[in-house]
Amino acid sequence: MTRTDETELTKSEEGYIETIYALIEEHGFARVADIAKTLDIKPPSVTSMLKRLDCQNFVTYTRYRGVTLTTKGRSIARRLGRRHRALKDFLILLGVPEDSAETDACEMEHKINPETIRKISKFVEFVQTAPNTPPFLLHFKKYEKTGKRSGHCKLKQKNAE
Amino acid sequence: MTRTDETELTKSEEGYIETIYALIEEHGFARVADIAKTLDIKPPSVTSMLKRLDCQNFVTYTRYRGVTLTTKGRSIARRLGRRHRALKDFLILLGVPEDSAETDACEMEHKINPETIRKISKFVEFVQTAPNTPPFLLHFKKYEKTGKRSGHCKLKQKNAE
DNA sequence: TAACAAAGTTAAGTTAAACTAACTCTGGAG
DNA sequence: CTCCAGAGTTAGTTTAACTTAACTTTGTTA
Repeated sequence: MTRTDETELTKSEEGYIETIYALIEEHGFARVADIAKTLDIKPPSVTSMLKRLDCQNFVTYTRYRGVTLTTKGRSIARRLGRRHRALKDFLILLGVPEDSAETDACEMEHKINPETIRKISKFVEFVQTAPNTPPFLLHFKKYEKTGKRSGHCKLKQKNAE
Repeated sequence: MTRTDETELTKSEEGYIETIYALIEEHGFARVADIAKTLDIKPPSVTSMLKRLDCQNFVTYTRYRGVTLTTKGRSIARRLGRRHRALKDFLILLGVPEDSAETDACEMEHKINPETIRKISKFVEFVQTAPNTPPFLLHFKKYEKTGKRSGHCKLKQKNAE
């Protein structure tokens, strides 16, 4: 149960690992040009990062031939993927449009306390496993649009300011 | 109504502006040493950033004499402050402890879509202006601890998997 | 099978953001 | 007034992450 895995990744390294994982999932391989396009950078940046990730044993990289993830790299990628999905789902839950949710999750997912991520995940799970759309979400959406709060369940509203 | 203000700030510049604002609020002035201590960096880094922020007209900086925020700088600082508070309050709402909420908000607040921030703010407001602690929050906390969902308001729970 | 286009790489340079070591101001005590 | 401790600054490096320009490989096709 010992975490051998006290790995300190930069934001940028995390982005590469996630991208490589996603491309392999989708196409079976990750080409330099595709990584570059996905991350909106130029190919030489990819090459130099691949060398770094290889040195750190996150990927196996051979010049001109390609990249694969190591076991270590794959396990990190999966963890990052869960993190990303938690944040994205959460934002969607609040009504953030899918494409904003995607890019915002990318920005948020780096360096955030794992326990915080866990709480957000849990909240998403709480909502998603509910038998129906929870009333408070509907109430929130109404509040956002109209500014009006729908009283419900006969709560006494006397403590309101 | 024209936004003259298409200002592109780096994450780091934002941090300095926020810190300077907070220190001035608290002490009436912002010393290099205090900025350095707050951001956990060394004084020479502060000096060079102050020059940059002065060039961009966010602060007025005179060697050996001190820094003040310009009108532009102050308005940005206040916007950043609101952003920070929204995120922090939101995390606290989910049950993240105050000090984690503080540091995580710092990480999250940079580069996130303003509309996303606005939605999060609105959600916090929605909860905070409620006449009582909203039931779903209590339910969520229970769910987090026990894994059990408290049925309420006589919802039919038949659609559950 | 030769050659060529596209994919990938190397080399050299840029920018942001930090650092250390060595310097200069500034204001207060004697 | 002088001088000196501590606050602030300059100069010179470092590292991460990117760039452009020029080169090398590879596989495909005529």
